[in-house]
Amino acid sequence: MARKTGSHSNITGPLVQQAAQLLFARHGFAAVTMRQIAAEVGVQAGALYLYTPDKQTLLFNLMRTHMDALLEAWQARPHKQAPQDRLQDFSRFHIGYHLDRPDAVFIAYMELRNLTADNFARIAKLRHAYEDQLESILADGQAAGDFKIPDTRLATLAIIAMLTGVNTWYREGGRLSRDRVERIYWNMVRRSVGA
Amino acid sequence: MARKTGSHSNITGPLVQQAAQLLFARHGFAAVTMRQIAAEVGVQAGALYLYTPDKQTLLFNLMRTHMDALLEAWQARPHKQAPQDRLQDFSRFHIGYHLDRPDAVFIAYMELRNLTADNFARIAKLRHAYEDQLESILADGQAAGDFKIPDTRLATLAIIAMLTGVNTWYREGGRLSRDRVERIYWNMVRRSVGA
DNA sequence: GTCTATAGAAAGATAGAC
DNA sequence: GTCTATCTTTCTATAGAC
Repeated sequence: MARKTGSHSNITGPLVQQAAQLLFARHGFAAVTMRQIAAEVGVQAGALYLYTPDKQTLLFNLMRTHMDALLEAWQARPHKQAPQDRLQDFSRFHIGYHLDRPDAVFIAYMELRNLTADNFARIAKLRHAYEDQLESILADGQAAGDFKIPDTRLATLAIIAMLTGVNTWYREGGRLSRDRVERIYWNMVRRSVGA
Repeated sequence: MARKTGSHSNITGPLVQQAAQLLFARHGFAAVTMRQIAAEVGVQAGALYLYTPDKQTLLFNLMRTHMDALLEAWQARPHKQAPQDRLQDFSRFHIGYHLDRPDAVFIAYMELRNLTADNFARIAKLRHAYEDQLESILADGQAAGDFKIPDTRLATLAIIAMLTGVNTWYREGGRLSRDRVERIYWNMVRRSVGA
């Protein structure tokens, strides 16, 4: 009531990102139209261009925001010392964080090929930085004699693929609790590196 | 020269499938136009409709053909007896078969959401049948006391996700040979199930 | 900040000549 | 079997009223 003219910039902007994230995850970037996004937000198509210069930038910002937040969330956690503890932390963190954000995760994995070359390079760099977090744990554990890994880079990619795979089938309220899923995966990870 | 009028039905048909597979894998189903496919084949857009009723059927047939061939290829192999040998066979077969067909695999994983509900159900059924092949190996090994698996269904999905992940990074002529990759992955799989 | 209206391009699919 | 031509729809993005 005391609010000025119709200024919703701080509200509508995030709503646009939210709507785009939902629709891109459900139907794919190329299949979603600006009109669908506008309808989801409750504005007209033209109004979207107040919040993004174009559709490509909308996609890129979703992916960059997600990858930045992922890295930051991992690095903000208290660091353990023993490689085995760090590996357990990473495994459970990865599953939990990804299960909490299925849409953002899905987009980050599926829509890479719809980025321009420049934008792709920037996202790939962020992804690599995250993979390096796990790889350094494996390398430290290998050096300490805790793990038996023939190739740390390959093991890194194998473990991340396995953990991320949870998102393709896990449903809240399903047969297995989240904690149980995390524990089973952690045990598979642990055994797979010979710990 | 001795050939009749301009009848290329047997040649052009497969070429259309091939071109669609290449372009769908590279740019995504929704982003590829019928005109692009036609250009790749070397015909006009209208001519494509001699070989497919519509774009959706083109996608569905690619996925169905791939899944059928995958199942058949696995079942055509000689069956070993011991669960551990069967698991090794499956692991190496899965990696090798998938690395040989990166485009078909990519489409089968990425374009599920672009199928109509009916078509999706049919592909999901084929995928499930393939997963069941691995799950029965794990169940047999568990029953025989060879493996230690808390949940065979979960282990099935985790292993398939890990193995399929190879396709996202492996490049022919890269740092690791195919045989070495297969062996390393097999060892991780073996250890992850406690064998 | 949001709307209506529209420019301009391109899509999927079809018709009919050859 | 392939072509050209085209129907009809829909798209991204912009312009200008309010």
